[in-house]
Amino acid sequence: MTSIKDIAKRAGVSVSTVSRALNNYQDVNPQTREKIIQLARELNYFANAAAKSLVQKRSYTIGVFFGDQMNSGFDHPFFLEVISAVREVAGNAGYDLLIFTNSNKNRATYTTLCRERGVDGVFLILTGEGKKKNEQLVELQESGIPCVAIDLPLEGERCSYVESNNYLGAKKAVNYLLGLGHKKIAFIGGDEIGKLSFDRLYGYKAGLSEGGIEIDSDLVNLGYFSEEKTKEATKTVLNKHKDITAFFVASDSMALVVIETLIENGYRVPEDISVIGFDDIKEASQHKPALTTVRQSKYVMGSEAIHLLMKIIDEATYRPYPVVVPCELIIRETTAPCKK
Amino acid sequence: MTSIKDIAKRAGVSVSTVSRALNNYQDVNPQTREKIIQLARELNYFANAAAKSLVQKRSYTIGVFFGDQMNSGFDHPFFLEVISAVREVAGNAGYDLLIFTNSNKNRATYTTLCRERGVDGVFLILTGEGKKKNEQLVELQESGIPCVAIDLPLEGERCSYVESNNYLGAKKAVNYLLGLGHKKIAFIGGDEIGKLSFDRLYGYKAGLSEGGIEIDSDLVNLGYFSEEKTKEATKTVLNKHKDITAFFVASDSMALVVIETLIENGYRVPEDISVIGFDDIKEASQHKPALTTVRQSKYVMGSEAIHLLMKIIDEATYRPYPVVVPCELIIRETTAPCKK
DNA sequence: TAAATTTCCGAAAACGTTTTTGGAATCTGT
DNA sequence: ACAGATTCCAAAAACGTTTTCGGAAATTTA
Repeated sequence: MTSIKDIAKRAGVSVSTVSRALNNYQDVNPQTREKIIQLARELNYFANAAAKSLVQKRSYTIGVFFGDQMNSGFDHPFFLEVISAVREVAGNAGYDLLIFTNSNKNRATYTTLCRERGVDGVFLILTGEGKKKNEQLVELQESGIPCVAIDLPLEGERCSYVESNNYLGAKKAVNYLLGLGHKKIAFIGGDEIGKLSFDRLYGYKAGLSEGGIEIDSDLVNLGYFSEEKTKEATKTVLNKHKDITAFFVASDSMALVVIETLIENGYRVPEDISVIGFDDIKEASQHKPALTTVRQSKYVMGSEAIHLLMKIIDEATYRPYPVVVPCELIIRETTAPCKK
Repeated sequence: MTSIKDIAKRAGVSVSTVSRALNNYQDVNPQTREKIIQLARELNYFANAAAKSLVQKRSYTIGVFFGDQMNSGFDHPFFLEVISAVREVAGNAGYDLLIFTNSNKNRATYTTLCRERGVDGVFLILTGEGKKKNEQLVELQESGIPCVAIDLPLEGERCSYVESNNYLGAKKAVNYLLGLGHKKIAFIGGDEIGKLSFDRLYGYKAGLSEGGIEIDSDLVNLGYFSEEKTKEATKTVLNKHKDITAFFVASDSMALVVIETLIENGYRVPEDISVIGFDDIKEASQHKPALTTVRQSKYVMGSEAIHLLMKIIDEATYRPYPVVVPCELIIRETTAPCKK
């Protein structure tokens, strides 16, 4: 490994001059600089990031936590697309991404892990269980480490989050169903702990209310983003309400299960019952019939999140606020006018 | 940030003693050690990774390159599952993952990027264009940096790769088709540059030969893993050979396109024509009808790859060899006995 | 031409660790 | 009680940078 010393020796100057030359300081003779740059190229020199970060206290690295604390894997519903955006824009700004593996050997917290690695900021994209606000999250929030989360209401001096407009998205779905003439609309929600689940439920209720429909709490059931629970919830609704004509489901993956269950029970989609999902995952458009759904702009979310994070990193005085990304209703084949 | 110095001061010992105490050296008095550990806990101390890696020349970080050089994104067909395995086993061994963003600002190569960040090893999972062996790959291969790739035949002192047994997998598919009585079996391949594509083609040919069927090069077409090209290739076959009864396709995503095209042209799957894919991506099982395919064990591939990499890192004398993971034929609904 | 200014560069400290070396203190055996 | 062995620890160098400070040389100004 060729170091700054090697260059200094060859160029006949001091290491400090080499450093200044390579970092575009102004107080260095153009010819000297040229010689040094030339030498650096020849010797295939690249600065040692560890040494740099040691003195600068800047690593040009963004830490990423995802999945839950149990290290269960890359199972966020749209982890891929979000992280892809993050990677792209962070990359253009000169950052690399450090994926924490949560090695369970040492029981370090988010905060200590970040400090240990010296990341400039941290990006959180957690699933289910991770979303319970726990001490670790609070610690991180108060640590002063710049941090941005997806779908997880973090707020602090240097903390913020990005989410979809789940409330309005849900309302759009319900409005559309109402416009098709549906009156008995069941809701299969997520869980009781996530803000996201709450907002979608709230949007559902608001949509119905504004449409002049009374809310029947029997029509609201939770699927917990799990296949079995969703199936169960669907059956519960079906048994109690033979006259149901539409389902609004809080995630596409659950919506697909709902459709499956419906078909197993002899219903046709959308002829007998309409179904709307949420997320617009890949499978939604590939499914037969293609799923009508509320699309989350995953790329936009990722991009907004990382821009936000970089702003927090760069501007010491910036006081961040949450970013709410609009949703779009994507009409496909699982919705039809109500016949009853 | 509390450093080793703070602890030393408080404990009334030297920094070297603190370091030795914390790193389980034997020549330190049990009581001293206890006091130091206690203090470290109280002060919430964690070692600065940069400083550590500077002196140790070990970062406990594994670099990850994925996508092509154009920074096109996380588009490897099963990036997620492989990287999930990598993360899990690397995490248990104490490594974090550094995702290189290929910031195109500086035109650094794989090798310099790795040296700069001081990663202990590097993991490559590239798509299409990245697979052309280029100078960067050669440089990396010869750099002495431990490195393991997926589906990319890297070989060197400290380099290796993991792949599926594409040859045998393809043969299994053809054998199965032959067993169902099919004699006219078309092949939609990938491209001309990947070893993977070559092996699958070779397996197809071997399968036919062993079954006593003459190979008709008209039946072999490439889809280049693209929707349009695949559609085109399918139509070409269909036009020339009205009597075709089965397609073996080199990837699931292409197989799905083939099926779509078949249906558009009035064929039924599997009643008129059987189709077998390759990969077993998520959509394969969810498709109606569910796709018969050759499954690649993605988790196993990732796990084997990272184990291999860690072995190369740890054992200076270890001369690595490629790991070939078996494929499994998953019989679903797109294959049926030949009626002709 | 002397003084003032500017241009350019080197020395050295600092970042937070690990690791080598040597030595003081204690312990062991005789 | 003395030599030798053992136990424990401190000092210091090293890793590869950046950055501050000051100063010599060159240039400008008066």
